[in-house]
Amino acid sequence: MNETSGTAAAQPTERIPAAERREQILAAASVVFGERGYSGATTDQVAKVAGISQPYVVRMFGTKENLFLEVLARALERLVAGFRQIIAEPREHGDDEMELLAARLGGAYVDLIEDRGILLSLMQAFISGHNPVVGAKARAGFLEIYRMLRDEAGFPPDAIRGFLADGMLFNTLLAIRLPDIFDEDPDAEELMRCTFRGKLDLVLGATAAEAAADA
Amino acid sequence: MNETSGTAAAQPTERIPAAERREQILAAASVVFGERGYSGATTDQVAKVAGISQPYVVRMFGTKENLFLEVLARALERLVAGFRQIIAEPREHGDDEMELLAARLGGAYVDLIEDRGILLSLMQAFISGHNPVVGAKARAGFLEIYRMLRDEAGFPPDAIRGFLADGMLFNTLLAIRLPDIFDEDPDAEELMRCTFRGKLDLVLGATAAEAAADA
DNA sequence: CTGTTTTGTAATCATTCAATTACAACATTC
DNA sequence: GAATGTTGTAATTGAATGATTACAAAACAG
Repeated sequence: MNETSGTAAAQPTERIPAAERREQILAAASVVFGERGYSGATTDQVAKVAGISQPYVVRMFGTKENLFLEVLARALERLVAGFRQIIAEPREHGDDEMELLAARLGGAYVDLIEDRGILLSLMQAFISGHNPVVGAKARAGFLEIYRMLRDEAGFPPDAIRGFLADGMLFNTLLAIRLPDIFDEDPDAEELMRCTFRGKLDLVLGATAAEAAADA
Repeated sequence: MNETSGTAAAQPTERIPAAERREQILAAASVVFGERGYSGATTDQVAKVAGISQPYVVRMFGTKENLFLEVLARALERLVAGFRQIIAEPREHGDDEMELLAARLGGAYVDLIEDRGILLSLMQAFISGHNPVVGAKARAGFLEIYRMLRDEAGFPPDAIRGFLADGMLFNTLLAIRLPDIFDEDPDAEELMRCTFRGKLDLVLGATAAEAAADA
């Protein structure tokens, strides 16, 4: 027993450097925004998940909108950085060079959106086209990825379209939680299998791990 | 002058049969939910767009959630009915039979999601996987489309994946309003062109028409 | 014409929630 | 060991909003 006197009462919130606390809040916010959407999420829910008080969340980021923008920016950064790293990796030349690169990028993308916070923050941004600030970030982010595939990866137009389209279908099937009904409807698994193909084990592994963590 | 005594005051809201009023409210709700999202939309905004009072909206549908579910159900109905009709149409057999059918279905889909209310209601549903009611409708709807493509259209797995993936990319690019920045960033148009190809004029026509209507 | 149903609103309530204020405890510096 | 800065919360506030209530006017039935 090293601080509270006896009962396991909620410990009086450790003092933690602001920079670190900031990261905790962003992690919490990613989860909460992902689950409830921008408008549906409350600063209080974020605070509870982060284990601190609601006013602290607000003071750290000024407004709820700023907090969301920061979450979104982080997600985009991780996506762009991940892609750029893979593109920069040395690769042997050959007929299937592009296919192989696309497969690697696809794998990295699935890895990323296994994090539901990231997946749903991105999708939240997509449907916020009407919001001047969020919408602009979404458009800019999408175009940055496009340019990366075109200029750095050297993909031809059809490969770009195919890659982006597959990504958006991944997004959707994971967002609607299709794996949740695998045992109610075998078509659900069939659709997932036909969509993710080799990557399916990757997805299902993560889903199973999440379920285990929840329990 | 046929009803108000003199000034052009807001006319005292015509009496209209409930069934018809219901349709007006649903149309208004589709727009508002599409713009602001489920949580972001208010029953008052819907009421204003529909030209009636807020309590009437609530009384007609019981709750805001019911209203959204009805909007979503309508969107899914239109989508399913549209696809089924095209699949049922007689078509000449040949090597490119499937490609032609896919192109027709794709065109119908683009037609449908030009209605931003429908597009964004669907996307709202996609990111509501956590919500038991909305999430279930989204999963069921997606699987219905899948089965239709597999059983009624006779698409092989890869064609299904490609078709659905393209659709999800259409969704995203329209949702983020990529055409809005055509003159700021030429890559925006390039990406739209590489995604929609032949269908682009269709999309842009609608976008231009909307802009004209706004002005 | 009288009574009933349908279509509608004004007023208001109860909640929720982002944001503010005021304050306390801990840490650091000089 | 005071003074200053940092990390945190409790309490509150003001606005927004879904829902309810109570009422009014039009339409209609007999």
